[in-house]
Amino acid sequence: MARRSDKRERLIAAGCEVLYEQGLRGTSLADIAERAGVPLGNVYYYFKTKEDLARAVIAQRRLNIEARSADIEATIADPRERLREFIRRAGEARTQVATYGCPYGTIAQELGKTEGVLATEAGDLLRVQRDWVAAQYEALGLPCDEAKIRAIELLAAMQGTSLLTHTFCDASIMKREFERLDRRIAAQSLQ
Amino acid sequence: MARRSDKRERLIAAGCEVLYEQGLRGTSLADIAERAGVPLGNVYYYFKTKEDLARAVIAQRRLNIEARSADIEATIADPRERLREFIRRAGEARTQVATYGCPYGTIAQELGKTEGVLATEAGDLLRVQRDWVAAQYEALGLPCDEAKIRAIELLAAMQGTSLLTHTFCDASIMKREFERLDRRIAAQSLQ
DNA sequence: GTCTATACATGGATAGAC
DNA sequence: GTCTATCCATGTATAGAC
Repeated sequence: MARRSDKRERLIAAGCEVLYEQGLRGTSLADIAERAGVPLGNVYYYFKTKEDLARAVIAQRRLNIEARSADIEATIADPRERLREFIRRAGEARTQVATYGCPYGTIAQELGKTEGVLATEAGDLLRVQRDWVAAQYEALGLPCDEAKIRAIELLAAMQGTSLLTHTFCDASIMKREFERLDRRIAAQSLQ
Repeated sequence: MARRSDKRERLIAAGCEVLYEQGLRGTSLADIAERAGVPLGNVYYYFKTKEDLARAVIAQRRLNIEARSADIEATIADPRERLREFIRRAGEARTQVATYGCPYGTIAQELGKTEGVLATEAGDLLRVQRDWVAAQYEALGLPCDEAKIRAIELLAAMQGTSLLTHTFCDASIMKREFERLDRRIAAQSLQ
């Protein structure tokens, strides 16, 4: 119970990186242990199984997403400006995205194919973003249904752009398209 | 040389299915052999390695894409109507997409992360579609650069929608968004 | 709590009989 | 050309000393 070391945290942080870079099926526990500077056998003191570690990594990613949303909410009052900031921040990762894809979309896609249990939790990474975006559209006066539709439309544009940015290894695609999305939000009339 | 059986074709067809359903890393050669009704050891008579078989599967997918484009070109003369037909046909797969994702986007994403050699060939599945769509926009009078940008914008919307359709296991997302894309193309003025 | 050594399962690939 | 048996590497997981 009383743990003095930070190995668990290091393993999760290393897992975040390596799972993002190589996917779940493409990474061994030895990969993660090595990146974290922890001997392989010791991993099992902190996590019962590989799936367990993956779950912790996904939970951490989710915390990051929620922290970002909370930060935007705390610093920006206007829902429209919040959405623009959301797009702007996501767009900053374009170099990474060109190399490894979107950290949320790629894991949701990989785990959605086969991993029944993890699929839901990985999918939640996109679900919480959809819900947050929809909440901003609602705050702008759209009815609930319509807000949700617009949220999906925006996220789809972001995810699809990330996928092509990754596939074509070209960060300029993401720069251009995210700027377009930003302008669209800024100009959009919401009847 | 003179082969009487169709085992090679059966292996490729089975590979198309299983790789789509489970991803490359999630499928063993035994899975493919079983689906094709071929004993495991016999696979190696037709394909030197697993990567070799994967390459043949990707090449087959590419042929399918090119056949579809050729068919649309042969039956529809107006570039705008060709794009609408392209969207309509892709949208027909929405039930499958809800279960396994886009057959082209998911493989490009998975292989793009780590498989250096296969990554390019999988990426070509999206590249040829981008080029074909761009050619239609050019035929509509757009300059080459602008046509390419519009093509990426359209494919990004399709891919992102497919990803969310898959993640949320909800084919109605794809139905609604693809109809929206179709309407947008139909109405779009191209100055 | 930590780490080495190792058990055990899976899966790619090959040998060699037919 | 076909198929069985098997080799061997990798990777998850555990045993047990410290």
